[in-house]
Amino acid sequence: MAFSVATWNINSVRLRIDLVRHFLQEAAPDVLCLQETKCPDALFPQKPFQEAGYPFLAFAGEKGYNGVAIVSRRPLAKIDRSYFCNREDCRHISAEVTTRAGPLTLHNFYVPAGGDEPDPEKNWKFAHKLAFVEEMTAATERFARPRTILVGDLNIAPLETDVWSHRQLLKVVSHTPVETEGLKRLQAAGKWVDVMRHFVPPEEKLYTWWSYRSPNWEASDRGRRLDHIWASPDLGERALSMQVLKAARSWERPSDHVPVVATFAEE
DNA sequence: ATGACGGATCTAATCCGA
Repeated sequence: MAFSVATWNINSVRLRIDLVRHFLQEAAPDVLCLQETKCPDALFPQKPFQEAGYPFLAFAGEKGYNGVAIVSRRPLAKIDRSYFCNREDCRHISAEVTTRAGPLTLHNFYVPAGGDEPDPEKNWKFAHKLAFVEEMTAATERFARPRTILVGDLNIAPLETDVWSHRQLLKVVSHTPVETEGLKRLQAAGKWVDVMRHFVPPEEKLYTWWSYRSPNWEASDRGRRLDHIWASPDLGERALSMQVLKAARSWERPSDHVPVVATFAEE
């Protein structure tokens, strides 16, 4: 038996609830982690998930911005949230999922985008993003434990092949050296296995996001890998497969991010 | 040629994403 987890920046869970249902039916992951739900908790669409066979829900949202959720067909326990940079802005939620091999901890993150100007002196959003990743690194002991999976929209494309043009994006927020180095420090601090790159060699391009502004996103293919699935070393060894659902970018009124799914051996 | 878009909100124009 295998355990599968998906991550997807949905860019409004209410607007795209039908796309989410379609995805759940098609990919049937055990757990789906959503970011940018843009939905206050009182308005979270619980019923559609229950009807789709995913009755176990954990969500933390706010009006208009941010928001994370864990949607599961297996029971969730120890639902928890963490705050970073002294803000209660719904960028993290975690839960324990029961598997045949015992409980497994899931962390779902939405790292700040960082604004336009990659200068923390001039742009507080960029400073916030760098501080957020630093705080995640400092909190290693809290997050990096055995039987743990960390997923989410980390809003940083760490490798040269995680963007359509390394050279042209060096000064573009999401791929600047100060960001990619920060993310690599975070990964090293937690000994996290980059599950996507476990299956796709670093020489190969790999994206999860294509801008809405490109009129022909597929032909121009100017993507970035902003979404990630990381696993603790013990689980990294048990990774069985990984899939980027690029087709979802062509669905009707799509998110600009596509789902990523990984499966792990359960025993 | 990183915007030619798209979502949410105090429905009109503004903020935000990355």
